[in-house]
Amino acid sequence: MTKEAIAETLESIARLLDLKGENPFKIRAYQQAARALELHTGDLEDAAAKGELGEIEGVGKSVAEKIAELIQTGKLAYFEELKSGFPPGLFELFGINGLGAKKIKALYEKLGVGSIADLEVACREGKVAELPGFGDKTAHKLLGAIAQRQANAAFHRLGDVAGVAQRMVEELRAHPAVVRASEGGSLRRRKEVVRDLDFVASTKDPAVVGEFFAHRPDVVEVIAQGPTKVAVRLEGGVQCDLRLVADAEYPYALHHFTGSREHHIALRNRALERGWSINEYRFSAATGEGARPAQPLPDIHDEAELYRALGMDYIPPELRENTGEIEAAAAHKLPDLIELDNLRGTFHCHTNASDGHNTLEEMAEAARELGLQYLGIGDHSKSSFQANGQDERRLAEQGEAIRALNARYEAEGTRFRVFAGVECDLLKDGALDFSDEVLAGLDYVVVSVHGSFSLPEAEMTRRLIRAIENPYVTMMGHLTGRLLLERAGYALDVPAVLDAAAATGTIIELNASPWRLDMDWRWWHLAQEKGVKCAINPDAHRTEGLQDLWFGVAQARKGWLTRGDVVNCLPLGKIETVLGAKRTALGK
DNA sequence: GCCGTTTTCGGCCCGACTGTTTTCAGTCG
Repeated sequence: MTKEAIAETLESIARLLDLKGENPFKIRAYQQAARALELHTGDLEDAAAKGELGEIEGVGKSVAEKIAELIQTGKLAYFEELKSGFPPGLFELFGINGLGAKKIKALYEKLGVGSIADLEVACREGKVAELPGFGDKTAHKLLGAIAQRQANAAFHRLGDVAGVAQRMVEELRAHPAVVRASEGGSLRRRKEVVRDLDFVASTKDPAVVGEFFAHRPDVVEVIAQGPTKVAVRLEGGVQCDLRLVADAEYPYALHHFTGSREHHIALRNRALERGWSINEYRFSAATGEGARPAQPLPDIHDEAELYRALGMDYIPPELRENTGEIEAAAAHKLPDLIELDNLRGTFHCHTNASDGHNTLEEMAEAARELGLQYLGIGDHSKSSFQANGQDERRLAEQGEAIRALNARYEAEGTRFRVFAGVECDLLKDGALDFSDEVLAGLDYVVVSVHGSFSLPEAEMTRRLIRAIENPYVTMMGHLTGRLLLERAGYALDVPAVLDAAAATGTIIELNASPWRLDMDWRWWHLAQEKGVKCAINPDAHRTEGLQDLWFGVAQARKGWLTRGDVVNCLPLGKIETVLGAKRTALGK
């Protein structure tokens, strides 16, 4: 049973307990345990075998026993019993905006509503509006939410919303009544997918700014509009929330609405140690039983000062997931995160020799215009016939063209180089699409899986490790093959693959395409600890695709990576050594 | 159900908005 499946089971238990009206803190305990598992990078089966599950923060004796039962038997008696009390369709009702456990419980007990389809019928027949605590407006909103859910998935890829979000921030900042403005929420933390877009602005005239926001031309629905909060829906379905505060409150509000929730809770506890309570507006002296005597309240003008007041270094938004950043900031040991302009080049780009849109020269020029010193071409290999993969002959011809282009740059005195490479298919059994002799003629090789996605985890892991052990394989492309919001990655033992990469000096790609962002940011901190190097590659299929490096850098930052962890921060003259390191070590 | 310099009991983050109420419950973030 996978870690994700176990976490999902715990989430489901939390929902069922909620429906039963259980103690909210018990519910939260299951949710926290599920989240702890999602962030856990160790081997669960191993921990279960050693009886160490309870050592995971947020997993106690009871949950540890349940996880062990799931791992050993693939089932959990407690969960099965809970489930038997409710119809299976009840779960999907949690996906409807405006419905929580209490309302779902009432709908189920009073009207027998056990699915979204039931709910729609009950709303249309007027039964929902008659329930105590419900009304006409609620019934209407639920119908709207059902339609909304059917029209749009609950999440949006970061790449699909980053542009509009940036424009909205710029417009807010340009508004005369706005003092400061920023994006917030998971968008500011650069999560790979976001549910809605959060914005925070400071102003002396919240009503005017709120009106401005609610009347943007691309707004199709005003969901809520109060004196401090406006929520709208844009064309395309994405919801945008704007919080309006006085400028003195801005650092607190920005921080609060950037989250994450878990980061916040941990930070509040630090404030309490100083006798302070923190909310989205200010620090205040903590009150209540057992509150410590408050230290003098600090004067805060920005987020950096807020962290400083709590004895910590400034924590970049990408790190605010409560995965160790609080402790690191308190110990002044936060990593110096990579920045976009640290990149000196990039790899894994396509040309019209396979399935790209632009020529070799056009891709190289686009990379030069971005200020890069080198570009690695990696067109598809012959087995990817659907992507016009190149055979040995065409690959050799492309190599000639690249040598000619490099010669021209040299003659012109242009300090720019194109590296000849390939995105070599990894065949089902772990063999490569080209012989070692062919690969030896290239500057670098990126290996990717483009077929046979459904192998069992152990077999898939062996398949990748076999490629990693090949001395000519420089880096592994989009490691899990996921397509965000479309296709989950294939089953893979990522830590085992990272171990193999570390042992052989094989680079792992951080594929910067907003559809992939693969390997996932949650694994990079572990990779860093194991000494695995990263290459941030755009997998560009046209010149504009090079811009996706921005997303890759954002994910690398989320994964705690520094410029020292990312090989394409190395300048021309040094990167060649890294590309050849595996062959050199093995005497090839 | 978890956790512990408040350690085996008693806390556990907290404010805004909506709709249904006539003082508040539910949901959301």
